[in-house]
Amino acid sequence: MSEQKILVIDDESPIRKLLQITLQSNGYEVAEAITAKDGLAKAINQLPDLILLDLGLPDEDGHSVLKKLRTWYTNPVIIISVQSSEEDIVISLDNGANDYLVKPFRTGELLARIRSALRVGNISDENLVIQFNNLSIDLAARVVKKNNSIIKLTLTEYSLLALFVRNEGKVLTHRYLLKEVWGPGYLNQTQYLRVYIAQLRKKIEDDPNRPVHIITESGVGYRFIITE
Amino acid sequence: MSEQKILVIDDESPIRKLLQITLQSNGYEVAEAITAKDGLAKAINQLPDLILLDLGLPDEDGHSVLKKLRTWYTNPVIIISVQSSEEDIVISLDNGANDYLVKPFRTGELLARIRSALRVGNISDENLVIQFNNLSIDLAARVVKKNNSIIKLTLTEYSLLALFVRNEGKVLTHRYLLKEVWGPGYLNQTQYLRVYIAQLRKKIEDDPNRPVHIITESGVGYRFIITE
DNA sequence: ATTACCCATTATCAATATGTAACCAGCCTG
DNA sequence: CAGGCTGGTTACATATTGATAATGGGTAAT
Repeated sequence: MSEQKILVIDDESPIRKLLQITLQSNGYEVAEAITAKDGLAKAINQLPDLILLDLGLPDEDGHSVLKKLRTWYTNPVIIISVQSSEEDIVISLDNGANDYLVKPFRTGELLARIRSALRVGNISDENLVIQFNNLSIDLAARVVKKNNSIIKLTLTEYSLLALFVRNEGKVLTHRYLLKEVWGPGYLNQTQYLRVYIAQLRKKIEDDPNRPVHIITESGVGYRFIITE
Repeated sequence: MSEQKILVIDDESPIRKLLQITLQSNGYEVAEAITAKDGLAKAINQLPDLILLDLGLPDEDGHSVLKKLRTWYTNPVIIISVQSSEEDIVISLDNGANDYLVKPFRTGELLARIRSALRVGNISDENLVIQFNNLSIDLAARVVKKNNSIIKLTLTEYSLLALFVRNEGKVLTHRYLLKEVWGPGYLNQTQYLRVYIAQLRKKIEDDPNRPVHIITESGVGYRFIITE
């Protein structure tokens, strides 16, 4: 998933600074606007995933800004305001705000409320899938496919393969592989490796007798190669 | 639109009375539950449009109740709690609560936040019906059909199935499934899992001895597959 | 009070993964 | 060619993990 963009519309410079730092350090892209007019323009041009709107803008009443936004903007809008009166809260929510936070707010809570608002409508994020030749490996889902059908790998086989994939192109020594998959107490059980390398090759190579992905580096270890 | 139903789960009698009167006089139908267990049961039977959940229930931790609800319940959940700590708020929102109000609350604000939550919830209430083979699963309505006749699933079975459907294709580890469905205290009760997987298979697979949807990943967990 | 049902729990049997060893095949070196 | 490396293959006992049926406690509906 690419970075999500949040538009901050607030005339108080310290608040904007705080929000910018907080949001950016949490992986959001931040756009800023100081006035209502600027805010509405930036909302149109940049189509942010979420808008943080201060009710107390200098050039226009916040409620009016929210109503204008809601004529076309469907993503979440969270109000941030010094006003804690019930009237302001009720009006804002009924005008289509998704949430209302009173300044000063706790940044942890703000971030949680942003996550909550963004969650709605967000389906599942795609996993990183490595694909090459007739193989596809989805590390997050723990799924390996060959010619589009799922291959069953045992725990040990999968650990080995995942190690290889994450270190594609590098030579992995016997000792390293044994330490990572079996643990530090198995450093000289190279025999285990031979057995499991053979099983992996049987499952993922087209011709296990002439492997193109899991290459033997005699006397050293093995290397995993992604051929295009 | 017909009357919308709200389920109040709270053990304090005065609060329930207050909420009942307030909500009913604003056109909502109200159901009540005093304990976590009762609340979960009523949520299943009545499928309310929104749930108001008190975190401080006598029989079970509120965060745990919310997580159990969220394994299958997709409508808005608003937390009402005397706890105002940032930690409780952040955990609740990240567990899928739509909003968090601190007791004592202002009824006007509560009503506005309910309207807001219902508005958003209805927008995102898209086609959550998954259909494949001779099965159809409607997550929102909590209905599972096989060959067009409704299958009865227990709470636990449905939680499991809903988890699988939302993570189709991925391997779900034993630990993850146990944590989500039974809670973090059951992480090594893998035998529960086996029992319930068997029951689910009996109900949804054509041939439970040769499952095609719920696939065992030996030593790791299970995977749910939608076959076309 | 009776019934039905869900759930947690246990016992038992079956399937699968793992560690291990025996054996085989090149390959280098003398 | 013999002998010692290194790596590959196969088979199998054991240990681990999984499937299934059955039990009893608890609870809600009738």
